[in-house]
Amino acid sequence: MDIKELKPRVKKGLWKPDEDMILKNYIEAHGEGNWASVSQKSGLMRGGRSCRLRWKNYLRPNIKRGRMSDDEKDLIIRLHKLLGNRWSLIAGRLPGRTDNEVKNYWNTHLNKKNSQHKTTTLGPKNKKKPQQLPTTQPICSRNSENDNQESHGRKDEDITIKSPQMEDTESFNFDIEEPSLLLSHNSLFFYEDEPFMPILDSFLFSEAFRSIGEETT
DNA sequence: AAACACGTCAACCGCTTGCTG
DNA sequence: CCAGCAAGCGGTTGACGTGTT
Repeated sequence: MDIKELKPRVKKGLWKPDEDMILKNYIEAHGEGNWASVSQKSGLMRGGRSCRLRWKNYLRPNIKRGRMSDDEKDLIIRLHKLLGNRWSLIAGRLPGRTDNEVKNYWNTHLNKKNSQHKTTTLGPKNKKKPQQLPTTQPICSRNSENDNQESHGRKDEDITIKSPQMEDTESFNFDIEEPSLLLSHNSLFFYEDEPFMPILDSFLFSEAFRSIGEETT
């Protein structure tokens, strides 16, 4: 007998409005947390992780849906330059937006846009769905010795200076390999030539730095 | 009108981290 | 210190909608 058959069947796929209602009502009544029991006690035939994701990404109050504003686009681009694919950190700076939404938006809109000038030179064959980028690393240089907690499973013990998509971001006039952008002695980086610096507000900048600093300590 | 190609995004999966006993 | 579990994160997949031929 297959052990899987002993497990309660877990429903997958898109959530239906009635399932949303059940989950929302349950969490409003009992609060977040302990997602395994949420899925059981609410009567939803969903896994705990699925419930958590649905709540976090769609049902939670104050979730902002719909098109990204120009400000938000701009912020995503700049934060991505600072933080790399740290979607949760980036989303944390965009009120009402979720990491999943930011990630999707980057992959479908901004990432494509950034590499557009390249694809146009490659001919019509490249009209096909753009390749998902390989796992990308934050562009900051790091000391590998004090960074092993950071990897978050990305098996990136080796220090990555330049993330793959950065090769597609010539439009930003950005080159991490330029010596002045890197502090030689530690994990932080410095944008002397950051073209968007006048726009980047100090709060955001300090917050971004703080995030990186926390990770490297 | 039908078939196909492509774009978008919700959801899942694998993995790591953090907490608890 | 260690094991087990829940939560969180980022990458990837696949369904669906829309545009094009």
